[in-house]
Amino acid sequence: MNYELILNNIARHIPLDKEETDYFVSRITFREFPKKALLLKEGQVCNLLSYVHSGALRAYFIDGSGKESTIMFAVPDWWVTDMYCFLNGRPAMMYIEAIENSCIFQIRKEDLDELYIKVPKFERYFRILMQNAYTREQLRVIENLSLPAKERYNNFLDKYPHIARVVTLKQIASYLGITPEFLSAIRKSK
Amino acid sequence: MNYELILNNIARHIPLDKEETDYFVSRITFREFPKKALLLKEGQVCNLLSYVHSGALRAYFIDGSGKESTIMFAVPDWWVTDMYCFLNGRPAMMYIEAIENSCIFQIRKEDLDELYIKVPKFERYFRILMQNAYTREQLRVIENLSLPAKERYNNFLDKYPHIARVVTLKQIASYLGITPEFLSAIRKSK
DNA sequence: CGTCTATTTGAATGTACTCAAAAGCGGTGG
DNA sequence: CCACCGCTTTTGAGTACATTCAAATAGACG
Repeated sequence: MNYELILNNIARHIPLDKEETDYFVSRITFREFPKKALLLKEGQVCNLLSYVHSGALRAYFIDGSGKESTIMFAVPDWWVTDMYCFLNGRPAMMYIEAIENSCIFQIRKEDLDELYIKVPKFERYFRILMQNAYTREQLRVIENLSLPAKERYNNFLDKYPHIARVVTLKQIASYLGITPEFLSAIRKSK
Repeated sequence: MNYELILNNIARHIPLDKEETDYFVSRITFREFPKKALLLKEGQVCNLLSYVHSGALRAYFIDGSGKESTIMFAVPDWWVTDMYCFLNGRPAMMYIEAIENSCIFQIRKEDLDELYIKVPKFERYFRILMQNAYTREQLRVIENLSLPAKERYNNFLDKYPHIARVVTLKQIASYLGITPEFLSAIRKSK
């Protein structure tokens, strides 16, 4: 198994010695998911935090009326889970699917909690991750509130060009909170 | 000074001994802000993280066309800052104002960074805070994407009844991402 | 090649905005 | 204590942004 990517990610934030590294590696498991596979389904227990080594995932939510909203795309070197349910031991509210064949590392909640105790440095690592996730979501809220769909689409293309290449327009539309038909109209008007 | 509220908040997540408590207390400063005072202005350096002991704050953003979007309201026992700029040492993108006479504790970024080193338990404390902030923002994104304004307004009233009592309708509208006129229409139609 | 899904097109509709103005409300000074 | 000022909230008409529904077209995959 190739741990280079994930260990480098960690090394950018905290230094780990050999023993700590080994312990961490012993707590994560590797899985491959073919395109279209579901990693998580609404209602399931969500006790896994996933790291994308390669491929791409999409987290989405289906509301009462059946409308799908994309919460996030996860590309290589990203962590993803239904964080609220993962942290609070609640049944998942969201779906997570592979939008490409994907190689994923996963850690279980109980192992993560133990990791915090055995190697407290990981508190810092995940604090930083959570800070980044928080500020990213906040920026997205601001964008959603203050920009019309067309500019949100342009921003999306600028910010995530690699994702835009991989996903369908329908999925982008559901990330932006508009219908595929309207996104199509936006694209035509450019 | 009355540190009970803030120390209790911390105690709910991590245990501190006397020495650690004293050190923390020595790093925070107390300030009062009268209603309408600005704690932070766009463009200013944002090197303070604020905790609301009493009163209420509002963080907002003004876009290119002059439109104001409320990012968050902070009521007693909440932490608030322009997190992105605080963490990255960038000039502030947002404004933070007191919407009531408010008592605030503040910690400077450098002191916080030192606190993490001297009392690593605070890594855990702020990790948990950041997790909660992240999942809250994510929930808000989902709501904004999937619900019409009327339901977002009802949710807001349910979730933050105490805030709804304190702020103007204009401020609520700007939190929901709609115009005051439209919020007024929504209210009439109830 | 045929089937399934993604994307586009267009018409009709609904949701939310702009602008202008009136009404309500709170504070302040005479 | 009243009159006035400034700001919030409401109202209404006209408009723009975004959706729904139905159907045509284009692409992807077995």
